[in-house]
Amino acid sequence: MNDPQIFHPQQIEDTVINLAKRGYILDRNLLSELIERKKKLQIEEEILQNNRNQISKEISFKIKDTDVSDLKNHVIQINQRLESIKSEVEAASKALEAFYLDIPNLLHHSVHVGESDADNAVIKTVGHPKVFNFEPKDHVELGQHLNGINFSDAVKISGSRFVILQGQIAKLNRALISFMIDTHVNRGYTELNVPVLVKKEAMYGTGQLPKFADDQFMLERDQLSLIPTAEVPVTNMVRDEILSEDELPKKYVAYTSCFRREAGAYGKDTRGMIRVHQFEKVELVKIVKPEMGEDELESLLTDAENILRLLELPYRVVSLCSKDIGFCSQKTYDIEVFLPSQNTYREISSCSHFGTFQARRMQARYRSPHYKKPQLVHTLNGSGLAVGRSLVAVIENYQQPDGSIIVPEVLIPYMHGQKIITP
RNA sequence: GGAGAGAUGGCUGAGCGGUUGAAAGCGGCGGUCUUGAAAACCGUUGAAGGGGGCGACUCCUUCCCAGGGUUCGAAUCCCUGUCUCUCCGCCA
Repeated sequence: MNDPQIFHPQQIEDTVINLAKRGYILDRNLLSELIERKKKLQIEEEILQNNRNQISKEISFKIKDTDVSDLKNHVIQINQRLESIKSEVEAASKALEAFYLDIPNLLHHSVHVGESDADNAVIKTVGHPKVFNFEPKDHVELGQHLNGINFSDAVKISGSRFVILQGQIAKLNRALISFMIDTHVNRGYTELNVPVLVKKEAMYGTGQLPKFADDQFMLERDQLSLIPTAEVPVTNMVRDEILSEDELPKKYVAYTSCFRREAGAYGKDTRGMIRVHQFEKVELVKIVKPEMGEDELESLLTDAENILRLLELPYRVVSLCSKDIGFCSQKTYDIEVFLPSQNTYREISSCSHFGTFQARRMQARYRSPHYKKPQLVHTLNGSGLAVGRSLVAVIENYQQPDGSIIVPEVLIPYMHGQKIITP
């Protein structure tokens, strides 16, 4: 949620322009109508409450030696009016709240305007796409050849868009996870193991609800959602907290399974494990002081890139354009890894700075000696990295003509010395 | 799953249905004292929303787990839910 301040007359022009870059047209008339309506009703409610409190207090003074039935009746009358006003206030607040919850975060000024992912700007390219002197296979073929990736049994037990890893590929997957976590811990992140089922409040806190309900798996009976990313449980750890300044920044790394319905992705990436309902991800989350937000995004990106550098995989970094940036984010970098089978770069990490957008929803604040009131924190997160896609990238980039896979140098210790994967 | 206990401010912990937004202690902040620090002493110290004033500020409403109810009036009484703890059962 945005700071309501940005809708005040002095700022609203800028706000309208900013939101329009995303394609969001702010209904200014409706907004001011909703605000005025709520304010008016609220003042009326408070006057009535004040009346009631005054008279009740008067009763307490007089009740011992005076007849107070007139006063009592008066309060009863007030309460009757209060009841209807209260429901009106509630309706007005809800309407305004719903309106606010639907407005995306303001874009950072450095974000460029664009219509789709085709307009994202390549910031840098690291390494070069490998040149193969043979026709590279894709991970599906390689995985079957190595008896390491099993779709048919996964489909049998869970349906499409699920996958089973087995044998050496399962081990390689586990090696990747451990390598990523260890690397991040060495750079100052605290390792967490968190629940993958969360309450609705948590999903609201980080912005997956109310707008994106179709994207998640939800356990109706228990009113719990399967997390689409570790961002949800980890970031929500600071929900309703007032932190002290010296607790910041908080830097967490969490490895979890993630679950997505992929509702809008029918027919997209149907082959292989690029887009599945259940996948694994190592996630980085930062809770920081507002003035540090921008720098922390850059270092978060560096930390995510570091994994690809160490794995010696070719990648590039793109800055997302105005219409490709997520609803809650004010600025996002994607890291894309080169996949030989597709001869293109595919997203493997997304690093975002949310400003106070999530913090306001979560009421996540910190106390600073510079301010009288608690201040909202900034939240950031980024994949470090998506494990399944990393596995795909390793398999495809390190494949040999005979279909075997060279184990990347940094993973060899995690493979207990194994240097090559053969059938 | 069965039985019981509990949920109060940053923390610990009081709280007869009527100036209790809430005692006390701890912590935090400011000050006195000190060469400095500690100790001691004094003062101060919750949040959200709204109104008014250029402003230091001031006024009002709400908040004692959540949601209902009783009452002129609820932290306090009643119901429901959530969570925590203890015991029993079951189980990884």
